[in-house]
Amino acid sequence: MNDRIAATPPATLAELLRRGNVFAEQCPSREVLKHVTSRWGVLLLVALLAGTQRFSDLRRKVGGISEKMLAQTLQWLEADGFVARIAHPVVPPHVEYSLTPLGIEVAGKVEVLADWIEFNLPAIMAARAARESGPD
Amino acid sequence: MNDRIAATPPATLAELLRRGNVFAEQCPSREVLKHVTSRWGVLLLVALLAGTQRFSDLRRKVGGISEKMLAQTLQWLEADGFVARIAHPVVPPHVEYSLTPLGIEVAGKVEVLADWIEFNLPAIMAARAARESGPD
DNA sequence: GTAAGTACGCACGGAAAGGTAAGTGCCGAA
DNA sequence: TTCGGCACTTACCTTTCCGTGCGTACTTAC
Repeated sequence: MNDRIAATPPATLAELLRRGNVFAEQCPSREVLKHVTSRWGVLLLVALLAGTQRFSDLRRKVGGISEKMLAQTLQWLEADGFVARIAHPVVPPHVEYSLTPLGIEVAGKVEVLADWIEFNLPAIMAARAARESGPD
Repeated sequence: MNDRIAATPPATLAELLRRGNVFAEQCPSREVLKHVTSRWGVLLLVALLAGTQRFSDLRRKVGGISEKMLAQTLQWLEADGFVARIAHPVVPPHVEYSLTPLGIEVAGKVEVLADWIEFNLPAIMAARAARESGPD
């Protein structure tokens, strides 16, 4: 039983290559995963679920992020096709960021994870405390 | 509409503190999130969904991970209460790692995310290619 | 006239992540 | 008898992350 990963069942090899396997180094899915699960990637995706926002809106909303990392992370996510960037060529720059359909999907998954952690924080902290005080 | 984050609705402040808010620096949920979404944390959690495994089993399964990072990441996850470590005091060391009930839950969420990325890799790569060749 | 805001890019530097190699103590296999 | 495996730990060093500060081109506000 339970060798779900080891035995990734007969799926035509071609299927395996097409689909991507996170357990294999070299697989581009590792890259995408890195962007999505990066410190600021998670926060930005969830923040963008609230709808289209401007650069400095995001900067204020996320709190703690530097302009450099905001720009860089947005570029990663844009390159992966998760974020759409619309620049209005006006005099004080005006750029709007939003999630693409693909981005809405990942952001959803990420939000579920983040929400779970937030909600279960008490239980996690309790487990940690129990370990520190007396695991016997 | 959609100011879901900005307006985290009236939840008694105490509730807010208890539950944790990823958008706030200083919140311990950031720490947990860091462990769970770390490069190897993701892989290990998903790998452990396959059941109890030994140190070197995990080392081989994940592939690319060094012993140092394997040990360290397992310690993080253990401290957060996601992984249970059982050491049999036998002559050649025998240690088994498995997910706790809490761990099974997070790992589930993480797996959903990883699976989504693997499955949608083609679409992501396509989006990337489109951007490179001719975004027009 | 000066300050502030907008959306970045660039360069510097410290901190952290993470790989490599070696050591540990004991055993079974070649 | 030397080698390799188990489950780590430690030291060292490279790579990457990421914050800080400065510059931009222009406008509105004071």
